[in-house]
Amino acid sequence: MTHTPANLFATYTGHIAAALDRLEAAGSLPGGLNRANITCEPPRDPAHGDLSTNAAMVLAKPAGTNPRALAEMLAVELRAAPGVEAAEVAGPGFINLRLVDAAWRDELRAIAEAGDAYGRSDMGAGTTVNVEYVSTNPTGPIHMGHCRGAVVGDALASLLEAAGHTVIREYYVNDAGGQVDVLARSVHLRYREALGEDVGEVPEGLYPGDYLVPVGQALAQLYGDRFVSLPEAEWLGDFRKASVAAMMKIIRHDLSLLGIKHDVFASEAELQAAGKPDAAEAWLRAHDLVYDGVLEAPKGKTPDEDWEPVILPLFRSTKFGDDQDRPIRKSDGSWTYFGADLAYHFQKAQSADALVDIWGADHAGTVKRIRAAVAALTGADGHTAKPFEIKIVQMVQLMRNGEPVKMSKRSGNFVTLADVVEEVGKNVVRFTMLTRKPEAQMDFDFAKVVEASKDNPVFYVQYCHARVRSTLRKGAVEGIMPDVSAIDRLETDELALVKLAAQFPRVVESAAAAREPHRVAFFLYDLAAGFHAHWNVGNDSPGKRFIVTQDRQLTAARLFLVSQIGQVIRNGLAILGVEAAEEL
RNA sequence: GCGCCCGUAGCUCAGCAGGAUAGAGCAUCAGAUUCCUAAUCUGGGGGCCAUGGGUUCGAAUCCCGUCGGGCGCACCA
Repeated sequence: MTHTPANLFATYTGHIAAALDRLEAAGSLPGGLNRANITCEPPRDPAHGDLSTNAAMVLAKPAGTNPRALAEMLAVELRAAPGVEAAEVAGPGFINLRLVDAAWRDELRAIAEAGDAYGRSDMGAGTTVNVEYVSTNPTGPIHMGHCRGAVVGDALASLLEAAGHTVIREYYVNDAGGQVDVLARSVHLRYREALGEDVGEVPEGLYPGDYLVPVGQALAQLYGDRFVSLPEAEWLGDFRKASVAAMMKIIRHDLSLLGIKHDVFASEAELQAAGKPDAAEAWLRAHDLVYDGVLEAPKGKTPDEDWEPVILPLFRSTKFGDDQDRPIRKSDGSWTYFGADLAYHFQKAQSADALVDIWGADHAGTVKRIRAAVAALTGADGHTAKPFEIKIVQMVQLMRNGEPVKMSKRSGNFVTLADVVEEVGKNVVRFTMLTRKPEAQMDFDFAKVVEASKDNPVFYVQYCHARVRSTLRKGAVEGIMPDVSAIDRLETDELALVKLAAQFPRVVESAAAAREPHRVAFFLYDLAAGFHAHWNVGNDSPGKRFIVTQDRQLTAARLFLVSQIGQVIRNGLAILGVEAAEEL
């Protein structure tokens, strides 16, 4: 296991706990109080100090005292904690701590010692999390509607790794359903076309996309004309397999453009061939969680006229909070999507300590049933159910000239991920998707994004890193290298940058716990802003520039600071999967 | 009709598991480059945090209602 550096905020949370222990031992505070809501955070206004705790306000009521009085007692204890220069009670009962400069110099050293590992945490304790994301149907290239889930899932996976989890990145390939028949027929058409037949317009109901042309050509090369006039049953199976393989190749390529690589591609067809859904059904029937029953009529606004009650095997998802029980097989005996999906999630649950699924909002309606299934399958017989979270990523509304674009693979009308990445680059796409919380809808106007890509905040952060590198290059030209032994020369305004950077480990932990990678992106933006601001101080005051050739020792100290700011930017960008630029 | 998500500056969005005077970018106005990259910085204007109640020391944040927007409500995937 890699060495995880100490986290300053965790350290002081510990000091606060110790101070409370001493108050308890002295009889000034009742024992057994719930400390779960105590925080140790930087105050919003830096003038208030370096760290702030709400401990007195949280504990005052259960302790039967008032917040200010408790805060005063606690402040006395905290003044004795290492590195604390001042502890003041403020407002309704906050305790603001100011640390000695030496504490921040220590943190600066800690960044350098940890290097690429700075910000990593052992919070996850090595537990395995399976993150399933993308999982688009293998019927064509990835389009922009799927891009957001792909980026968010990938960044979340990296974030969880940084927070000390072992992560499995998984893609569920829906290669068993009826849409693959449609795909295979569409490819068969292209196959006949490749053999010289004039197929005319692609008929309604088949995929019209050009990306199927080469697939048909390849099959023509492989098979010659032997499947041209044979009945569908003779070729459908082979064509399904070949088409899915071709589509997955395209999809993997599209994902690679974004730097996304999955560890596991789980095939629905293989899952079914291995009898997993049958086993799940048998087990669920044995536990009276599947029964043969009548499906309720659809509840939509327009009730279907040709609705007929049928008896199907139903999973008792209502026992777990769903609105109605859900069929796991169709009337022809084949598996519903849900029937196979439940077996898939059960299988996946064996591979990890916790599961996270990233889904598009269009599938939000099925969250309850699959949650119910995982709870049923993993939580029975006295086991506690496997932790399972579904993160819903809201739709990206594609716009063109201010008009919404209706996208579908059937119509062939869609903006592909590859087009966008080619136009604005992987870094812009990724950062754009990561600078908003995933559960809010967003519009994505292709033209606007291309036009505004120069204003993208990703460049602001990358420029910060580029400035760091150019400063170090310039220093090297002057023959001055970063030197840790000189950092006593750093002054308060320079240590302020360390204070900013020192929040990174805390940001990683809280972002991982909340499964919100976008917090890392916003932190990097703030850190870059601090750096840019300090840089410009040097415009008015040449003595504040990082490189002051008359004072080589001071310059060495400042270059050390600069290089560590670059380190933190780099570590953060690595989590987001965005490249740190050497120059812009 | 039901379920889930969202509503914060003119626009795009943050707001760190309830904290102190609600913040950025874009746009707008006024400034800063003989200087390590101005793809930057400094300052101004701009807010009933959709709305009405509730919970408590304290609410943009939690609960309930209303309004507005999105997604879904199949034996599809």
